[in-house]
Amino acid sequence: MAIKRHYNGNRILNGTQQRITANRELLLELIHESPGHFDADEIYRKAREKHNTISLSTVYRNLQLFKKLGIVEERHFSEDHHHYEKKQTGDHQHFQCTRCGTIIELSWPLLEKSKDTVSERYGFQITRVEIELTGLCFECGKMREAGL
Amino acid sequence: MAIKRHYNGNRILNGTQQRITANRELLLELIHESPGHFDADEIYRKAREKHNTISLSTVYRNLQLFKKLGIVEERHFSEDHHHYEKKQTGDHQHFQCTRCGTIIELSWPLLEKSKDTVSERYGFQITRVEIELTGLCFECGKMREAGL
DNA sequence: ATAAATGCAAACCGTTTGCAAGCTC
DNA sequence: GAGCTTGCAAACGGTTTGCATTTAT
Repeated sequence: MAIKRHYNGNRILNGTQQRITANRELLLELIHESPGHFDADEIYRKAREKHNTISLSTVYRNLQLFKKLGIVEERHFSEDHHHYEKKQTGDHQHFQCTRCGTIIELSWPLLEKSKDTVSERYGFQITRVEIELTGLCFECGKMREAGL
Repeated sequence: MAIKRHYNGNRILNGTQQRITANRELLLELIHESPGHFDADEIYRKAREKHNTISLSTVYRNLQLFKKLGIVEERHFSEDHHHYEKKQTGDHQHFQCTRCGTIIELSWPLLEKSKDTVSERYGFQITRVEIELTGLCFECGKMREAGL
């Protein structure tokens, strides 16, 4: 019942034996549609809506595969389950509001300059910088001031 | 068999009904002895060495309590279980080596200036900044160069 | 005496895994 | 046919919880 497809000529990773299946195509599509972070269950639920036979273990197995292939990254926030996001090109900075929970991506000023200083000072080779800000967003700040 | 003590006058939190017990005193002591991050099991094992009747659930329950009281904070690294650390006064920055796993605390240059810029630009009230660097530490960088 | 704290074992829940069946090439 | 992929159900492992007992006030 799954759509029959012609999969050759389109391997996920050159030189490996991984195949592009309908499940994988769907998962990749859902991941690319996801604006920010997502978790396994979210992807699973969305996948079920479109392709009602996929199983949760397939989602997990493929997320692991995608992680290994560098397509997604695992991130660890305050909750008790894994979160993923599309692999960022390099550094990554966001702000999370403690009141409404919104996550806003941003760019950290003076990042390159600070990185250089740290590399030099400590002798590190820095491959990735994660900056996570916490506080009140503009709207919630206003609400707070208004006593709401 | 646990040491009998006079616990009054030393409440964890004034005005609550929480009691200071031998278990709690021991746990707090172990936490304050811990240099950096720790997890529940680590604390449990250390506690067992000194006070051989404490149970893992007591450790968990107290870590939750300490979290609520603001004594420790939960942090989420790449592993699958919770990590804790003593509550930091404010911001927190560290570097983790992808090769040897060492975590090195550091201070991020131009932090205040960058924070001010972000606050202004986005209208955020920033209460906490977490910066997590990943890469190779000095020693591992050397090893890498040497082809080891 | 009363309410909080504890140990134990069982429950929980997100994630992983073994296995047999189904696909892709 | 060989080997990768999948669904299912069972296993796993860290964390939480119910309950009867102990302890602090």
